[in-house]
Order: sequence, then C-alpha cells, then structure tokens
Amino acid sequence: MSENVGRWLRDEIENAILSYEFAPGERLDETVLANRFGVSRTPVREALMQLDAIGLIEIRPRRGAVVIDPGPHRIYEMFEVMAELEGLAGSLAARRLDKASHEAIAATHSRCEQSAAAGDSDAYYYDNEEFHKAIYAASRSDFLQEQCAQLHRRLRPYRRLQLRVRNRLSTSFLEHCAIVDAIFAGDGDEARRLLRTHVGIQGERFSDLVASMAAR
Amino acid sequence: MSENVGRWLRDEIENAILSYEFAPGERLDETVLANRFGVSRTPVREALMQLDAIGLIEIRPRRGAVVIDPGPHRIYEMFEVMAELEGLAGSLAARRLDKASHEAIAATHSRCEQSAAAGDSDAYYYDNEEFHKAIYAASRSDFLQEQCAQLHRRLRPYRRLQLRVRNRLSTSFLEHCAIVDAIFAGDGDEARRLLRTHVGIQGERFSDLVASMAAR
DNA sequence: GACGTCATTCTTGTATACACAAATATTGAT
DNA sequence: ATCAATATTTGTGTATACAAGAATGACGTC
Repeated sequence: MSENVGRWLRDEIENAILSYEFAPGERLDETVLANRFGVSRTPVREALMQLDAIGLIEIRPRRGAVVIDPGPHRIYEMFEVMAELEGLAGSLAARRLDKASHEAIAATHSRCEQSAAAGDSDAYYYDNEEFHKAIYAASRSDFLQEQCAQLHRRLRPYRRLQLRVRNRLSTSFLEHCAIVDAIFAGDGDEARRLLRTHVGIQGERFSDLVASMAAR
Repeated sequence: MSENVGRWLRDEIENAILSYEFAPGERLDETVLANRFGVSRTPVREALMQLDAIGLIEIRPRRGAVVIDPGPHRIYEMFEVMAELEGLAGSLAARRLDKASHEAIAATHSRCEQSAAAGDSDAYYYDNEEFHKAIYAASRSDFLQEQCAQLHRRLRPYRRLQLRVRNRLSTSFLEHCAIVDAIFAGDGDEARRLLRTHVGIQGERFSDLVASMAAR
C-alpha cells in the first residue's frame, strides 16, 4: 500500500482508467471513490490532482473530474511522438551499447521469439513490453527512459488491440529482428529508422482499426 | 487567481522553482508556503502533489518535499529529447504548412531578426520562444505541441544562460533562417535535421558551460 | 405549452483539527 | 566526556467540517 494512500490511489485509479474500468468521459465522483477505496476524500483529491497534472483526467473548477477521452486522432499523435522517442532511444542504444544492455536485449528478444512462435499473443504482449524497455534502458539516458516508459504506459491499452490483427504478431517479430541487428551492429541511424517505423505502424494500424470500426 | 487556489499555487511555485527562487535541493515546508501565500495547507499540498507528478519536486513519504536538482547530465539528456521532439515538429510543420502557420512563423522570425540585429539578447530570448512555439503549432499535432511546450518551459532557465555566450545570438539567428527556408520549402527531413542540431547544440553548449564553471 | 427564473440540493473547494512518524535535543549513565 | 535512550518538537498524513458554486427541478409568467 506504498506507505502513502494518495500515491497508492493515484496508481489504482490510473490503472482503472488505463484498463477502461473508468471509461473515457466518465465522471469521477470524489465521494464515491473515497467510499470505494475506504478512505476519506482528501487522499482521493490528491490522487485526482496528480492524474490531472499527468493528463489522464481533467478537473474543471467546481465541476468535478472526468476521464479524458483522447480520441483516435490524438492517440495517433501520441504514437507519432512515441515513434520519435523510441527512434532516439534505439540510436543511442546502438552507439552506447554495453555488455549488460546487450544481454538484456538479446534475452527479451528471444523470449519474444518463443511467444511469437507459439502464437501466444498475450505472452508476446508482455515480452514485447520488456523488449522495448530493454532498449530504453540501453539508451543510457534516464530522462529519455522515463519519458518513453510514461508514454508507453499510456498507449498500453491501444497497443494491445493491435496484436489481435492478423499476422501482426509475426511481422512485429520480424521487425524486432532487424532492430536488434542494427543495434548490435552499432548502426544508430538504421536503428532509429527501423524503430520509428515499427512504432509508427502501430499508430497507423490503430487509425485503420478505428476507421474500420466506425465504418460498421 | 485562476478560480482555483491549488492550481494557482502550482503555477506560482512552479515559476518560483524555474526561476531559481526555490533552489534545487531546497526543502519546501508546507506551513511556510501556506503562510507565504496566505492560504491553508490543503491547497499547498495539492499543488505539491501535482509538481511531484510533473517531476519538478520530489515528495518523500513523511519527509517532505524537496526541489529536484536535475544536474548537468540530466539537463543534457533533456535537451537531447527536446531536440528530437522539435525535429519532429519541424518535419511535420514543413509537410503540413498552411497559410496561418506560414504567417506566424514569418512574423516571429522577423521579430527575431530585429532583436538579433539590435543585439538585444533579452528581447531575442522572448522572440525566440515565440518562434519555436510557432513551429510547434505549425506541426498541427496537439499532443506534440503540448509535450514541446512543457519541456521548453522546464529548459527555460538553462536556455537563457546560453544567449550570453559570445556570438551565440547571431549564429542562432542564422540557424533560424535555414530552418525557416526548409520549412517553407516543404523539406521535412531537412527541417528535422536542422532543428535537431539547432536545439542539440544548446545542450552541448550547456554542458560546456558547466564544465568550464566546474574547472574554476 | 414553453421558456425563464428562483430555490434546493449536491458536489467541490478550502480550512482546521487531530494523529502519527521522524528528527532533534536533552538527560542520564557508563 | 561520550554515547545512548527517551522525551519533545516539528512537520507530514488523513479526516472532518464548513462554505461556496453549479446543476437540476419546480413554479410562475408570457
């Protein structure tokens, strides 16, 4: 319970939002939340203020908090930025690669290979996360790593949707292979380019998905 | 006073931190802040929670809030990320440029020209900010624009230091000219490249500065 | 019958009070 | 005199109370 109710609540509510338990646009009533978690309104408010600062909810003065609905277009924009940041991480990783990072990337990459071969998209989802995190870490830039991790978390629910798309799992893994090759070869520019498209594709796929859903 | 004491305090304290009024490492006493701003502890706490979520301060459980000291290395990392994001903004701006953005960029650019010609580094500092903001806006990506603006704000104090460096003002303006040309020519890759180095240089200059100060 | 205004109610915003943990000072013993 | 243990103080963490603004519904008027 993290020693601090406010922070615990922030994570709890954040997860609830990211897992769509609290739907976009939904109003978050402080009293209801306080009762639900068995605390008073004060720490609930603190959690909400933080989520507002992060950008997950919006608190309109005297009118309460609502979960922000990013909307397809904005999600696409977020993927666009994510692609850029991951590209930077990859290029730094290629240039600065040390033994520990090399091993971490290789290990997570081979786990991806196994789940891809097994066609287990749930397992691949988690292994894929670890793979990308390994690249962030290999960039040796703490700030970049934090920014990537934060955005990655926010895009989590949308990423998940895409792995269900036909063949995405195997093509994703093939892209990983090329990325790993570039990083291990120390080719920063190539790693950047590959990662940018690898992540960018997810944004495009997402908007395709939304478009096809809207068509029905 | 923004209708909301908590938010007002957040901005107030944020400015105080970014202008070094509250020095890095300094402890922020809730009661002292409450007295200083003539409010109770509650909104002060809310403001601090938000600043913690943003990453400007750190609240350690039961031990209060301290202003985070980024340290030269982390500031360099921040410039590195900023360079990447501005590069993306520039490339999008070049591709998506419309009339309004074209005019906004041209207008801020010419203001920069005037202050650069006058050698007025204070004026240039502000005009430069507007120039960069115009590019963010021209990217037509709301999310990117927000991310850029936020990072820009956090790097503000460090940027300012550099304009005092000899000749930086005029070389900065020359770089602007090339950037504007690339954007107006619709050359996204070139705009990206130029902006990346334009901003990246600031990070390098900053670490040079720190190194030279540490040498003494 | 519809629109506007007023009152009631509900929710948020702020203050204050109390509880508890940590840091510090003081006192006693070795 | 120094170190340790305890007490005091200081400051954070949570709850509750109170005030003020917004939403909603009812009543009156056009």
